[in-house]
Amino acid sequence: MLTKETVIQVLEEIAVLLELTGENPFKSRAYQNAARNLEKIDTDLNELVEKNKLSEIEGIGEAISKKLSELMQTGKLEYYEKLKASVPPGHLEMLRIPGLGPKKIHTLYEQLGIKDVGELEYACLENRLVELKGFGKKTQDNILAGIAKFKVYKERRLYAEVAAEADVLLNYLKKEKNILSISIAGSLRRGNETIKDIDILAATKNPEKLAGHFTSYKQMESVIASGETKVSVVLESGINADLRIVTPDEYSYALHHFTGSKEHNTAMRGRAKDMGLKMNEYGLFRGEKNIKCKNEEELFAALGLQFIEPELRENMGEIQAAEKNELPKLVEEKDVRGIFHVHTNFSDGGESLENMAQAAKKMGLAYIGISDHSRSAAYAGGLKEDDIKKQHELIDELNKKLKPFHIFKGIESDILPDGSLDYDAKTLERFDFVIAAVHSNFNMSVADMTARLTKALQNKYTTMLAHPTGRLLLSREPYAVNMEKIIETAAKFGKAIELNANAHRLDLDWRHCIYAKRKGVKIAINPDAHQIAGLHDVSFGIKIARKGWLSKEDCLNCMDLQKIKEYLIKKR
DNA sequence: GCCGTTTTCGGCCCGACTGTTTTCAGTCG
Repeated sequence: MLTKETVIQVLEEIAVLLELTGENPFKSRAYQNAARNLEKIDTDLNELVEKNKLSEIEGIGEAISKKLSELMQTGKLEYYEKLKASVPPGHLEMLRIPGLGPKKIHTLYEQLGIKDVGELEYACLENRLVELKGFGKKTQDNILAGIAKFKVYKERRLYAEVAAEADVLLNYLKKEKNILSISIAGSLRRGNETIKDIDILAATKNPEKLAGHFTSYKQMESVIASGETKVSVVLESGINADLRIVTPDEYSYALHHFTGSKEHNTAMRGRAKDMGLKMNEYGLFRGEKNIKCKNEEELFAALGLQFIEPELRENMGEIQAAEKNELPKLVEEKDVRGIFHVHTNFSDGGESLENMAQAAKKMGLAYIGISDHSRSAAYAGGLKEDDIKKQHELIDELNKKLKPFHIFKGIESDILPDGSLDYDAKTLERFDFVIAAVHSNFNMSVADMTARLTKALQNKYTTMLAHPTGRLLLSREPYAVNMEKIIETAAKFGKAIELNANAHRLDLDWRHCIYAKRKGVKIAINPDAHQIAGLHDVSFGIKIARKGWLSKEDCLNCMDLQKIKEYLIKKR
């Protein structure tokens, strides 16, 4: 049985393949539209196929409905298979190189026969791109720089993707009866924004049996190594997964060791040494004698330290703070009271305002802050004055209906190149909160971009600054900006900064959260949700907030409804 | 490929930026 997700994936891939074949771009968009509209419906697809009602879905007409029927009924789609066969597989990867789009890839294929990134790099080094029409020296240089970045990105993946995969694997491993303890370790346990591989640690008295259980995992590509203490495999998704197997007595020390980071471990070993101890993955020793620690808490205690949460183990001062018993109580998911930065189908969101609000209410939240795009974001269907009026009337109505749940009226206002906000003061005044965000003109100098953002922060209507560096993890570099200066400006004018919780952004970077906390700047953990599912991205933001040393007191959306109402009024 | 309709084919989001060109194509958000 095919899931809706699989069907959507096929449609999206067809859209990309069509672009690469040089088809009419609108045809490609039609498939994208169909995929997006499928995401929105909750009717059972099989039922729709049986009753021949697929084409009742918006964006699905005769052709796509026929293809979906074939896919659902046979599990295969001939059109898709043929299309895939007509495009070199390497072209999909080439699309990830910044500055390379379908047209250029097509030209490179036609003129130079380039099929993948490797061939492309070679052709650049041979200076062969400069000859092509529409290309030149600059283009070739940019592509080479893009390839260098691509190689780095390729080795890593987003936390969200790896975490989901690791969860499934961990649940499978737990079925082995001889396991006494098991945990995710490594950068995944520390909650880093991008991850190279999955590290799992387990304690058992029967290593052979556990290793065998692991290598029988179905969603696996190949086994790299399989011994009594370490098994390495490549999963079907291409992610590497290592299982470390230790004895029950070694578990606490090994868990700490394999959680890292390397820098944290080095500092910890140094501390142990200063205390006349020796520390490694097998134990904590005074001379030959192992100091018994049942768990990590006891291990830290043996070194005179408060327990250090895994997210903090980056050697950024956590050991010194733990020594003085000064570690913060880190924010948790259950501390969240509401959610800001939510889009609806008034602009580029995929869901109605009411459905988004209902979903947030169902999550047990007390409030939601709606912020669709402002008028300058034409590509995202930014709100015109008339739309704002309509939206506000709807919110007033819903606020009566959903009481005591509350919807705040907001806007994600573009920060124009000169640092001013979209809309005039009279319009801005009508919102409960304003999220200021950069969506265009990324390529400014550090000085100009910093001036642009600080000006936006000084605007009396700005409540918070969204995704402050504009980065997209593993695909777009942050724009050049002096973040310390931005944080200082936010502190001075009493503005909040967003920690965008979308797995692709996680921006503000956690390293800067620490500085923001020190300066007393409130952080809003915002999902930037465009769908109901997106509301749950807040959990990724929480993980990063914890890495950034934040407590619930530091987070804007951990305030209860009464407090946040007062806060927003005071900031007006 | 979908949609709406001026029921048979044209419009589909659009503006900025970059690097090519010398008026524009491709990419991006």
